[in-house]
Amino acid sequence: MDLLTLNSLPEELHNTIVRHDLSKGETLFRQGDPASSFFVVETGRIKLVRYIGDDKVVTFQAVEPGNSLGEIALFSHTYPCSAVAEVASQAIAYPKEPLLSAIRANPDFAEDFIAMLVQKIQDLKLRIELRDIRAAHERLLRYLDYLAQSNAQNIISFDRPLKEIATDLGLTPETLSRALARLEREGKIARTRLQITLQKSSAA
Amino acid sequence: MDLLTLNSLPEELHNTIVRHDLSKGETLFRQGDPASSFFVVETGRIKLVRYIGDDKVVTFQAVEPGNSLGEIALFSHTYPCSAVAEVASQAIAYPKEPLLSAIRANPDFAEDFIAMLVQKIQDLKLRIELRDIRAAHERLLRYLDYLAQSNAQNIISFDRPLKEIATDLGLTPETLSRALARLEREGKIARTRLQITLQKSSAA
DNA sequence: CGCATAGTTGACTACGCTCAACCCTGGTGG
DNA sequence: CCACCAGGGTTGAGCGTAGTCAACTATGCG
Repeated sequence: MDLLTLNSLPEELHNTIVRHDLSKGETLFRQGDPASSFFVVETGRIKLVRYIGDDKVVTFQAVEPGNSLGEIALFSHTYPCSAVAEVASQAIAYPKEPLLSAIRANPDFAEDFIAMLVQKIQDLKLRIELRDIRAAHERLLRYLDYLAQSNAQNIISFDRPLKEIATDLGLTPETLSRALARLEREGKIARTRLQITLQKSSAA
Repeated sequence: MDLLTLNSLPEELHNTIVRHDLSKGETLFRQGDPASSFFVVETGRIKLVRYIGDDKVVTFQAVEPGNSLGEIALFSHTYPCSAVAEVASQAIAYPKEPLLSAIRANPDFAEDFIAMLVQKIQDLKLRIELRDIRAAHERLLRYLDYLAQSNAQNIISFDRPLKEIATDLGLTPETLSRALARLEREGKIARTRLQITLQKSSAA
């Protein structure tokens, strides 16, 4: 999940990577651009958007620091979506050819890279699982459960506005607000500001 | 996406794989089981289900022939979900250790394996994109567009009941039926049985 | 010729979205 | 120190649409 922590990152890659500084709203790459690099977000938040039909836009989950985007670049000629910085962000570009060579030359790195991809698959599956829960309060509870168990504690502190949590969850801010209120009313959570305490772990 | 077509499959793996024959409803592995193998579905259809809380069940997309499941096994001690055959199915198990060794020893195979994982990530993203379209008829149309362009033709023939298409799309059969009727009424598609013709490509 | 299952259609319900008003907080300037 | 303002957050009213339940039709198989 986090390429930055890979201890097997081959030295020869260090010379090939390029650091990108993006201001808010700036585009890292555009849908249809030639796919040249794989990226890892260092700071900020970069969202992936796809244009379908004439004017429809779909935003995937934004990519947070430590996570990657554009892995498709390794095996495709063009990017299937655009990447736009939601806030000022920094990203590291790993050009395709040197990266592939490094993977071929270095089994440890290959294994770590595969592990990262597998982790990403798990993350995406989790997201799909969440979206399949229709009731807002249940979806939220499941999301909180997940956050709690990845932090191994019952307290969750959000570091960004609820607005954005809402879009992550595929809900409107109003619905999220009501869902939070409902969980609180039902005694499932307690909260103070952006800090939430799970009252009873309903995790499996 | 399709490990079976990998031309780089190392010979030494051939001796380690195990073929599983599953009758309808039989379980390939259970949530929490020690993760021992990665699987590729040969025939049939295997669904992944996760039990959350006490009794809630979430079904991911069922895995079709040529696709893989349990890639998490390579880097985890247990399976995070169960795999159940929806219909009589065959799957090939690739035990973890030999598979990892083969990846390390064989760069071509490693690259193909990575390509498959990346393809899987794309598939999952597409699924998320679909789920973010709320209106049933629009979601369906987008799904049909996608199928059409991967077949490079405007005619789509379903090889399985609409019921299952519906759950794939995250809809009930009734809603899917109405969505199909609506698209037909609006002249966006024509249909005869399980064959559907897109009238106007709204693909980007 | 039934029987089982898939598909369709209708009536009703439920819940999330939309729009709008209001509250509350934090920052700025008089 | 307080008045004001902007933004996020909350709450309310109304609407639309997908889900649910149920009835009915169509299809395929014994």
